Amino acid sequence: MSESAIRPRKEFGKTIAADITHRLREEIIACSLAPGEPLRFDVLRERFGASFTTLREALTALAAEGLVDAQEQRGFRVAPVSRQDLVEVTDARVLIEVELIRRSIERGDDDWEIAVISTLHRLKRIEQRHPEHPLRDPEWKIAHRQFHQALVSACGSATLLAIRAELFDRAERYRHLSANFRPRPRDKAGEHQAIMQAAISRNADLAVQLIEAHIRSTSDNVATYAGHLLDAE
Amino acid sequence: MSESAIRPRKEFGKTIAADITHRLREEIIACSLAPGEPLRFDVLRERFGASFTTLREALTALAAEGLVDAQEQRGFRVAPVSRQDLVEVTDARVLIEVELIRRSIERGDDDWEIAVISTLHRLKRIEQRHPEHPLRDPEWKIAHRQFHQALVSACGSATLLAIRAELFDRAERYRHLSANFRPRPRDKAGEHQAIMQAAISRNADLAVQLIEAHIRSTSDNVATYAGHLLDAE
DNA sequence: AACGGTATGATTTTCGAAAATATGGTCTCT
DNA sequence: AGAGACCATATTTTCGAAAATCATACCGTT
Repeated sequence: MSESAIRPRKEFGKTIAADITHRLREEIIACSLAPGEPLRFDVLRERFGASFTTLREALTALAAEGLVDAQEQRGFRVAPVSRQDLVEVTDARVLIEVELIRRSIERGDDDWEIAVISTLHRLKRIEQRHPEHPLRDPEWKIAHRQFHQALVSACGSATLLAIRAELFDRAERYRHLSANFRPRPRDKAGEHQAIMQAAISRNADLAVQLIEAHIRSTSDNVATYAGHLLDAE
Repeated sequence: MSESAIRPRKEFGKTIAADITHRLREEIIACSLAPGEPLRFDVLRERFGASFTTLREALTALAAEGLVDAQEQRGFRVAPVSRQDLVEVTDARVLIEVELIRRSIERGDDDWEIAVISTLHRLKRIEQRHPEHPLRDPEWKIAHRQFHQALVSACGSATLLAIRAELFDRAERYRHLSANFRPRPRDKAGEHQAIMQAAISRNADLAVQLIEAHIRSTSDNVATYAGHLLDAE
């Protein structure tokens, strides 16, 4: 399997291209490169200090992930956002995440339980220390990602995990998009706690129900608070 | 090579990189580039008549699709095959294809019905003309792909269709792997006919059941007739 | 013989120049 | 004015040389 090829996320500094891919992905997800924004080589070259071809390789990889839009002979741009795309990403996430939660609850061993519990614990600690808006805190972002990753980590399918990871990234971009307009975060801490408990007590039906609600309510929130951005494209 | 010089420059897509990506994908799926085989630039350069960086871009794209394995600093190779990977691809295909069939049956309009019927008709015509082993006939391959594509085309999610297409490609490589060892093709024609009828008559439960059986029996066939190749890795 | 270091050749990775293509403006003709 | 042709500029895409890295064989020491 080529898992490491699909997500070179953690491996810094091996090749420049992989590093640039990683940094570009982060900036696109965080919307510091705005949706639809053209990605011109002169600009990228200055910003990332790499040559044409290296940048091109990174952009090609991100295009395959759906974060970049390649317009042949007319360069690249950050993938645009839309209500339709948000709906598709949300639906696909529910379909896959629900299945993976079931499999993880079915197959998870002691190490899986420990991973779920400890990643949630870290997430809650960070939320206690920084009670302000969490999505702007990179530490919270990482912990949040790791908790959800831990939940499905025992599913046994690297293939589906890779697909899930791509969809998670695309969804996180939408969360960032709405973060600046949302008045106050809803009680995610309680939701995460409930999901953890359902998973650990092997209550698959409940866990599935909670995860689906979690994903859909996040998506609804985005549509509510960033709706004006989704139509403007 | 003289062939690449004669070949029109824009067979698929306008850029050379996109063209190479396409040709490489075809060769990997058809196993004319064997699983696990190292992809050295000297060889590829001669074979495809493109430069290092163009080839690199193509290989990076295919790595994101799971057909190529990128080993940082040590080049690329065709993604290896294994029983585990076959199981994962099969499971993921069932999960997604079943959902997409349901949605297509729910939402498909007249054009969808026409597409399903006509792609199946073409497939059957080809099978009549060439009664020998179909997987070696590129015409059959294309028609087969288009029939299955038509079945899910009305699902309404470009996101899920893209994921489905990747999984279909990965599965087709396994089918090719076993094609040389399978004594005689089973009656796929009948299966396709039944699936079409279930879909057109909007019998979602039946269509889903037939599709799942279709996918799994193909996978079982591969495991049976190409098992020795899967363990050898 | 076993081990570790190192020189050497093979291969990948990166770079900026050069070619190919798109974009935008100007001119001409109807 | 509007449409089309044409040129100049901006931008992307491709190329092969050069740098970086890996694999291997060799050598000396223990």
